[in-house]
Amino acid sequence: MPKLQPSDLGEAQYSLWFSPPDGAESRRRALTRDRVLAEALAIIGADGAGALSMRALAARLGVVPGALYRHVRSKEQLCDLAVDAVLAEVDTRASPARGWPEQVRVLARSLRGVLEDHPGIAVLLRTRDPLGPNSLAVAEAFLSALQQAGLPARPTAQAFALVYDYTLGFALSDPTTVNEQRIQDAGTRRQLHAFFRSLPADRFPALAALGQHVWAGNRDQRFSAGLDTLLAGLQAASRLPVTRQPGR
Amino acid sequence: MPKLQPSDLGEAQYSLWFSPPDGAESRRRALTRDRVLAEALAIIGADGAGALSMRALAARLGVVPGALYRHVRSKEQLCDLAVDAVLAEVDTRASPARGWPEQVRVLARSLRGVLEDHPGIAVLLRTRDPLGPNSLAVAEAFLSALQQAGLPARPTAQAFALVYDYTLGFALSDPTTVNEQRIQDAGTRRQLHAFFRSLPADRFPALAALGQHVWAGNRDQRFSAGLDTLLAGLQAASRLPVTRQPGR
DNA sequence: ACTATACTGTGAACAACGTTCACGGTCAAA
DNA sequence: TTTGACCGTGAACGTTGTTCACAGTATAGT
Repeated sequence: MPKLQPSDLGEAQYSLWFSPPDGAESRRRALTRDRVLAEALAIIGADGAGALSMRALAARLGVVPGALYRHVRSKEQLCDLAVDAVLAEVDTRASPARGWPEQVRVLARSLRGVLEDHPGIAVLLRTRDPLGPNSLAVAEAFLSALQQAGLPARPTAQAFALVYDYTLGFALSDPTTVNEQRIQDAGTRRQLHAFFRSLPADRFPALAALGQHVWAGNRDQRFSAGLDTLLAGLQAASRLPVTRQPGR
Repeated sequence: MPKLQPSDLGEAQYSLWFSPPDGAESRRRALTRDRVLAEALAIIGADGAGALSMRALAARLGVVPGALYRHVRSKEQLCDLAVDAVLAEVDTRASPARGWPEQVRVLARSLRGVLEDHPGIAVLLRTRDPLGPNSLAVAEAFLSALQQAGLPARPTAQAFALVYDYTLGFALSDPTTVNEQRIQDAGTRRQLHAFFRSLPADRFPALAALGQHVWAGNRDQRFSAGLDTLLAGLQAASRLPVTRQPGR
């Protein structure tokens, strides 16, 4: 019989407090794919995708790194699962009352909100190809809204890519993306303004005048404004249903 | 006196063959920041930004990894330098004859071409903030073209962000971005089509119908089409110079 | 009720990564 | 000729993702 160590006692008592009842879940497998995924999302949400390492994840789960590979094939797959889990939060219910531009607007806003609630996810979305079920649901929602514009198949698909890429790109340029530096508080903000004011006005006249407006401003309003001009372009195209080759 | 080893002899003779003439350049410092940068760009161009490691770079330069740090402060700085070096290839000369939409078109096309000529650079541009001289020159060119639309300062800056983000996002979704998988040859292409055809038409009707158009098609034409609708939206905005708050 | 089997976490190891640092050797100036 | 600044070497540290034989437990089969 092995000696009972203090840590064993503490562990046994602690785990006895809440876990044992259901029995079927916790007698052995303390680890589940869901628990691994949830903890990975917690890390990404707290410190960005760059802070997600298998070892840190295993430590937070009180487990040795190699154990994770019983539930996840690789870190790549973990990231794919995390992306799809986050995309499940996007509200893809159609709002059939309003017209298609408003539907697209609502969808894009929801997508952006979800992506910025989980910093570091957008960069994964750009890196990997989105083929999970929830990712497909988002694509389906956008496409079915855009279909109502009455455009041919290919322009409709391209319009989706346009809106989707815009939203992703915008979320990706979020200054709070702790991922790789770039966190931009009020201090670095003022520093940036000073930088733009300091550059030679004869070589960079437009930048000196407009630079502070490029990276500044209310992000909500910036997103909506960009989305509106994008939708304006799409609406203009939808009014000329005959697609002439844009000429090269 | 140290023993002369065969490798020493070979080295001496070999380097005597071509390098000595100018003298001032090669007597000792075989390594230069420029040589490091050039080799880094070669690696990125050949195998993507993910394949750029200090050790591989050092090996290609016939040097020990630590030697690189005499010419570059860190890998981060190396990436910044690489990005700026690539952006120097963008043709930022203004073409004053045509109107501003055409100028923006030309600029965006040049930027996309350069980015896709150097796979793996776009992802670095998204990760780091572009403050190098050549990056600033690109921004300046876009802004000075967009200024001719006659919009107020903030919408002009937002229009720049829109066009810039679109171009970056498009280049970023290049299938040949060997960076992290995703290389998409004819085989995986057919596989993708089969995947879209295989998914249940009752749950994903729009995706089943349009999926193959989303990731397919002539990239040049796709880019131009998206850019055109984007510019159409901007032109529409430029015709209503009074900016009413877009409502929230 | 006992055995066999499948499953799962452990511990150690491997290869590769970015980065640092004392040590010499080489060049240019004094 | 001596001094001093520069620069590549070699080795090391700490980190990363991943693999694998091993041992323990829970479940299924008899």
